[in-house]
Amino acid sequence: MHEELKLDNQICFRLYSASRLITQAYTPMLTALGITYPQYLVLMVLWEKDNQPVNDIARRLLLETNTVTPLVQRMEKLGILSRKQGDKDHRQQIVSLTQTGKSMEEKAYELIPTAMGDRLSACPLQIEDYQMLAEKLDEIIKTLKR
Amino acid sequence: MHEELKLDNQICFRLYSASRLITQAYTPMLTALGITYPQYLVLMVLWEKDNQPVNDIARRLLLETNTVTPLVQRMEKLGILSRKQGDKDHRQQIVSLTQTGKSMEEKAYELIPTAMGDRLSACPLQIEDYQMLAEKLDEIIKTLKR
DNA sequence: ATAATTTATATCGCAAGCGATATAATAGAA
DNA sequence: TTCTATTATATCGCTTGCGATATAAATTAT
Repeated sequence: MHEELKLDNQICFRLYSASRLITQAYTPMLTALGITYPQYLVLMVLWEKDNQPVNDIARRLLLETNTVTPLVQRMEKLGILSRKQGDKDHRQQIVSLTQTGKSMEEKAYELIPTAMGDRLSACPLQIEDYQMLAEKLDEIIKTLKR
Repeated sequence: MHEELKLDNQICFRLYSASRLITQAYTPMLTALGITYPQYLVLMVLWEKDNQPVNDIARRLLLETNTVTPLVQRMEKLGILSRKQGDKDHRQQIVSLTQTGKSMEEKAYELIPTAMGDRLSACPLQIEDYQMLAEKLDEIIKTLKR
């Protein structure tokens, strides 16, 4: 048995598990809003800056456009956002929040931070721990992205 | 704009991105072995302890059995493992490695650790950083699991 | 300007994940 | 023992995520 191949020695398995578990922790609040976690990510991108082409959203989320295109199509069907062809570049589809999509920001703000705080209150990590975690994860992301 | 809803302040988005990027980094080696990343996780579980019921594999990977069942069915079709009904408990399906599945451990050992080392060599994190990362992630996982 | 290349979306196919539900086998209660 | 509840798998339906490919628009090269 090679030590390197033990599950408990894999940083990747920890990331994979932690990511899935945190997504699961978000699910009840997101279900109340009628969206999924990746849809919530798209909303966060658009709340920061509305009217972005599919490509910019994909780059921001480190996703491929063949993931984001169907994602925003589903969100359009839900009435959360709209798409229209770009003026300068006709290849682009500019994604814009509808009034519904915009109004979801306040609801998310009321629901999510407190609920996630409660959910993680049993976790012994301190602010500095999350800060450190964020820094290390950013290094890994920077190294592997593109 | 609420600070709490900014993408850059989300630990969950970092976990989600880092997890996907690391999985992507594994992909070339796993493709050479003819498997996917979740299939590799199942193999690691079985290399540590062969002949386990679906349920034990699922619990070890923090996955639901409705994810693991189709996963091992696909791996059975690939000739990597076999399934047979449990002796004591007839509801169980005991999953066992075939010779092919067992022999993949050496190939994985030759391919993966060095390649991943190379891939992460550009990352400025030290052994202690990964150690710390692992501890913090374990706390998050422990808090959120079940 | 015309041709070749690149870029922005989109579509297709397949493997995960997971909620909901079904089924058979086991365990526990009356 | 017989009825009920729990447990182990499995199936279904839907959303992701992504490699491969297609198409149209824009850019670059000749």
